[in-house]
Amino acid sequence: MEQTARRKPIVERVSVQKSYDVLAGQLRDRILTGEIAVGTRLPSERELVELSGLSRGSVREAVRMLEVEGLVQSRPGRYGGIVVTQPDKKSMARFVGQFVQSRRLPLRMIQEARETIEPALARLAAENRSEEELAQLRALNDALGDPNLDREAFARLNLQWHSTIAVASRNDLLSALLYAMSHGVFAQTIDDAYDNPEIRAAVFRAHGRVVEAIAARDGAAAQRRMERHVVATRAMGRDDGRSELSLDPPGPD
Amino acid sequence: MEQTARRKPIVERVSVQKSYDVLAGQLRDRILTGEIAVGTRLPSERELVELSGLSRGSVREAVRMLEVEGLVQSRPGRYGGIVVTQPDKKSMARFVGQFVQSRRLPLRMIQEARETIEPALARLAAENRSEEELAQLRALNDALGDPNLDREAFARLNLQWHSTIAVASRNDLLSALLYAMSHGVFAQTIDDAYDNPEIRAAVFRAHGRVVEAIAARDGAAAQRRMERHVVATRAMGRDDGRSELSLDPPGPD
DNA sequence: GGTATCCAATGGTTTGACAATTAAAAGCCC
DNA sequence: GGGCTTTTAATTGTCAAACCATTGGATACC
Repeated sequence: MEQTARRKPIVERVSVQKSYDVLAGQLRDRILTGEIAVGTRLPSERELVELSGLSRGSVREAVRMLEVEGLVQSRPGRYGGIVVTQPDKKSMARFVGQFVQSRRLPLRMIQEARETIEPALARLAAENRSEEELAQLRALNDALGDPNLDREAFARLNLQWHSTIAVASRNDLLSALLYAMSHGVFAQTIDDAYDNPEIRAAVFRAHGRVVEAIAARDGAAAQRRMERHVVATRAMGRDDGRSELSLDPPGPD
Repeated sequence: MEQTARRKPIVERVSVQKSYDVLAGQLRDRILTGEIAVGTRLPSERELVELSGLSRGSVREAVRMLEVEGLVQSRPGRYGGIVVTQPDKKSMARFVGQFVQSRRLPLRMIQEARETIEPALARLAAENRSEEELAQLRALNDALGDPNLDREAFARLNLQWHSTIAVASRNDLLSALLYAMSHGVFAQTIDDAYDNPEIRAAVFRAHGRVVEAIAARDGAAAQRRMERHVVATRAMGRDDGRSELSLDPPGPD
């Protein structure tokens, strides 16, 4: 076999660096390394023009890139400007949603992802939850047991319960991914009718079992029970899994 | 309780739509719905200027946004232009990497995510693999058993094995997420020395057990064994988990 | 003290020009 | 005809200089 077989070619594909790309790269690096802290105001566009030696157009294109990446936010007006931000779970959801939508990934794949991630979050929540979070989970599910809830209130409480588990897991990455599965993917899903008391009762009981395991810090049980819940929920005509999606997130952020 | 308690406010926050944002939104919609097919050439910047009535600068900012989102690619030159693309796993990896890096998420969280996703992929692979993929997995692991491999070759084959499992899972979303965990996150990881024959042998055996389960279409076993493998691999000083990271992807794409 | 107005700094947008890049097409030599 | 060099046209890249729109503090007024 030749030495050159399946080796890196002599030269990488030469790609001319566009000026806006270079500037965006510089700023991105200094933001990601933390050299420029979140909340900091970057120099104004006109100052960046001076500092970089580029034209305003190029500077603006660089800023636009960083803005799409969720690394800065820019607002007009005096005391406006370009401030450094962190990409949040919503931008993650947007991105994942576009990935799924543009590739026409079937719902099955998103369901599988959710059925993978959410039980893992339950396990981690069992291992890491605080007493406050445990109490909150119990309170939320208690509220969920009220048969007089209207449909929207039920869905909101349900979503808050799942969201609390994500927080308690102490894993922001998996939490953000779950959020993306739940929110970023179904743009135009029909808000299908589901208000079956039996289903509600089943959800209530399933949540209760998961909370028990979390209370006992039994990660394996929490994971197992959550998986059964999520899978069952899908089998019941996607009520739980889909009706959440047209809702707003529970709290701020 | 008042009717207005915790309800949506009367007006949403009014945010003035910037012109480039509107144009980007229009194009994004028509790309995501498939109205504009992947591979299609969009009108040139100057044509977009005419069509939209905006200035060239605004048009360029819109295009820049879509480019960052991975929805288009633009190249200069005659027969260049703006062509519609699909966001790929690399752009997913970039985005997730920035999310992790900008938030200073500890390595622990990425590891947990990997230990969640990869076993799930093994389970799905067991359920969905083709005969060819099974053969490929066997061949790759056989090659991995060769004690004369240099370090880089071992790592490359190892990576290909994991990658083949991802393909066999038939879940492009989870596959892309695993890829992001493996590639998007560790920018400046040291290529730590690991060339321990014992570790290699352990990896070889663990892979073998996973492949057996996949051959038997035993999803639960595949998942369990893969989880043990991934966790063990981390415990061994992250050899397996990290040394992959400085490598290139195995094949095209 | 409250209200209305002003004002200055910022991003948003336009216009028009020229440079750089690219790959096909044409020309040229043998 | 075959293999080069050169030309050429369409495209993005870049610059410059204005002016508009937005924002929220500062100021003036009552």
